[in-house]
Amino acid sequence: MLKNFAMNIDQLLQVLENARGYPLTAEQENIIRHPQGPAWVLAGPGTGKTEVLTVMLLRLLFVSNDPVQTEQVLPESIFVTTFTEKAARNLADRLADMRSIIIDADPSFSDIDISKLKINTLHGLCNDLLQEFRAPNYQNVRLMDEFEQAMFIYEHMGIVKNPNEARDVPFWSEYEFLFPRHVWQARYNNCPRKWAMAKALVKIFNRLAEDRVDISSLRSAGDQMQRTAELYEEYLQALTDNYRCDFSHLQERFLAFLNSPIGQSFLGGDAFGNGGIQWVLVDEYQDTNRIQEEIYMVLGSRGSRNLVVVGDDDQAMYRFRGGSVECMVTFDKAVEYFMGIPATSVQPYPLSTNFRSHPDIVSFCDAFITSFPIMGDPDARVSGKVPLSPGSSIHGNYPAVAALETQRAGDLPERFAETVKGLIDNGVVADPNQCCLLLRSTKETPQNAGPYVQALVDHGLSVYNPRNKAFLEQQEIQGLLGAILSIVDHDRNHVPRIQSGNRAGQLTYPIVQSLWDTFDAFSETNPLLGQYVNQIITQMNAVDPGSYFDNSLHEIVYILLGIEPFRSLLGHPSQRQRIGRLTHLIEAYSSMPVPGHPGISRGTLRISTNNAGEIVPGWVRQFYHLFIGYLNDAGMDDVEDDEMICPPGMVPVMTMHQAKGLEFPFVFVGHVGKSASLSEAHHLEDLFDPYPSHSAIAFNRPDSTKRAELDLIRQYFVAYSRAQYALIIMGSRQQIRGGGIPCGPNKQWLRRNSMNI
DNA sequence: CTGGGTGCAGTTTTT
DNA sequence: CTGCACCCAG
Repeated sequence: MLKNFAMNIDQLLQVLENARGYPLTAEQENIIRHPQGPAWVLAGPGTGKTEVLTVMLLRLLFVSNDPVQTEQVLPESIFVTTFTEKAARNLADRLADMRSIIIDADPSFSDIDISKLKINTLHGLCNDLLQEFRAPNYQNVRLMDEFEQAMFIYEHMGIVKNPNEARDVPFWSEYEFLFPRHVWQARYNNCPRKWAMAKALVKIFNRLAEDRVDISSLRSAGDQMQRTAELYEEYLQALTDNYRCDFSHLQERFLAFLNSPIGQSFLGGDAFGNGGIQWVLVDEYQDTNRIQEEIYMVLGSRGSRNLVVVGDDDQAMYRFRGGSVECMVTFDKAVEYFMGIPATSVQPYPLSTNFRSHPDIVSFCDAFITSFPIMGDPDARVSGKVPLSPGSSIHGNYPAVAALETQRAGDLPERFAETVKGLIDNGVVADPNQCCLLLRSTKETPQNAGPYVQALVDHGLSVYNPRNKAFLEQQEIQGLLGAILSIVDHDRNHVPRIQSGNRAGQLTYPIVQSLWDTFDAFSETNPLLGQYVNQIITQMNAVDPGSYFDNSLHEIVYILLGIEPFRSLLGHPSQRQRIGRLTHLIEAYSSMPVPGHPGISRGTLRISTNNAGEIVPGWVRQFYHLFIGYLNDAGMDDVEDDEMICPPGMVPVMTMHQAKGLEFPFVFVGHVGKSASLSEAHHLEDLFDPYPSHSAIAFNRPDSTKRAELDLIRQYFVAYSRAQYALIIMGSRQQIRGGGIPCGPNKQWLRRNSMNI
């Protein structure tokens, strides 16, 4: 490849500075000039982490003839992962923008094809590469989402299908923390009910893979750990036999691929005419887990071991889905173990200048995170971390950190809504979308976001709350499900009803009533829909008892989608997206293989021998309990507009998880009365930590009580650090003064560190 | 204004 | 089991 013009790092930085009007900071530039080998970037909130990653990519792609980098790196040799698909798109977009700045400066760079970069979530790249290289353990394999995985376990694990009190109660008791109290019932042989068992096994199996638990030492441990190992192997076998894989084991298969001969040649780049993998960049490394850590270590072990991890151990908030902040904290030790480079030579690169927030907010956040004594415990936080320093142009002598205190917690929503209304009416904020409310949950129930949303509405404000779990409330979803129910159970003979107690006879899943009602309303305005449903029922009546119906469940759904009103609804983007999600779920349910019946899947409909024209009752009951039951308690969120953070004119209500990576001029944080409690993840870590695959780098984690506290501190640190101009922490008198974790390490801490409003 | 005792009500986050 | 309102003593 001939180049008219070679760009060194100085020139690259100059081009970018000219176009954007400001230079990188010294600590950002240090990272860009990282020569080679592992880099451990500790990026505080609002310190330009994505910016640095983007410029780093530009350097790799465009720079040559520089002491730090002699030649350009091929785009296909760079492996970049982010935590979400949205973040990956975001990074790719920024890269494209900056690339055009460079090409404006010198058009000869336009032949560098950045579309060849391997940039996606780790799951996405694992799936793509296993397919591209036709990995033997991933041929014709169906990748299951969480719903399919739970259903697969329900259908294929003997322990779920045939519960046995004597044998299974001791097993489930070991995992008691995975079940809500009410699922333990005498009428299920004192075992949890089936759906709960399947969901528990999902969590156990995923954790075994993601934590790299050593299965043979688990087996040797005897008792229920031995049983766990046996069940796990039964599950792995069922996956193989049925050509299926789940998200956690996708990573395991990818790791096995990397260690295989084809994988090694993919990494080394000699066999396929590409340059192999030369650089690995990982964003949000604090939310990575053990198997991902190992994948990155193997990926980065070729050549100069160019593995750049970027993250903030203080912002880890995904332990519940397997994230181990300890991977970020002990990166240096993992590098030493996997790559043979001394831990002491892995230099941390701090990113500590915060460009987001008012200086008072920056110092508040820094004080908050550092003043808890347990932050100094081993594996809690990277030691010697540089404090955050203010670097934004936001200034002014006003209460940037304020506590909004009421006598009773119930009065907070009203005070909150008044305050927001005041800010808007007085022109302090230009648009309602500059005031963000952050809560632990945005479900619109009385305990959660409900009263806050109501108070805003009462003050004439509209609310943007995309994750309010309202998927099942949507008309098109209810109508389609209602139509399906009207076909598979047209006489409503098999609807599950509560058996005993004062609610005997009522629907087990009350949502079913609205599904019927919506379907009735649909078929009233669209007579063809009712006619079609009746036509199917007539066809079923014509089938010989005991025979199969011509159309499977998902075929029936596809036909329904061709009829009004569904046909027209598919023309609207958000309706289309929702219906797409439902048809995907139906398709997953329908295509689930049935053990012992090769060629038959869940969606195959058979006509009952006893009741002519009806589908076999067992199937219908299973459909209610497995499918409707799942939708009912999965709490499905409505679809979200991907690009839009919050539309103008509306007040955003978000979870702290949703707000990660975002910023808002005014941030209100509620639900500060929560105290730390052990989650499923903490318990599972306690159970499986004694059986590490790599004992030399076993974590020295704080005990689970402390981990729960640390996790809560980090969650609120994320929330507080979203604020640009003002942070308002809302709580009752007792919450603000009482010294629960969200309000600081001790009583009165928040009052001393904020202004009261 | 602070802190502690008592008695009632009610269970989240997600590639 | 635990958060929260309320009450009362200092």
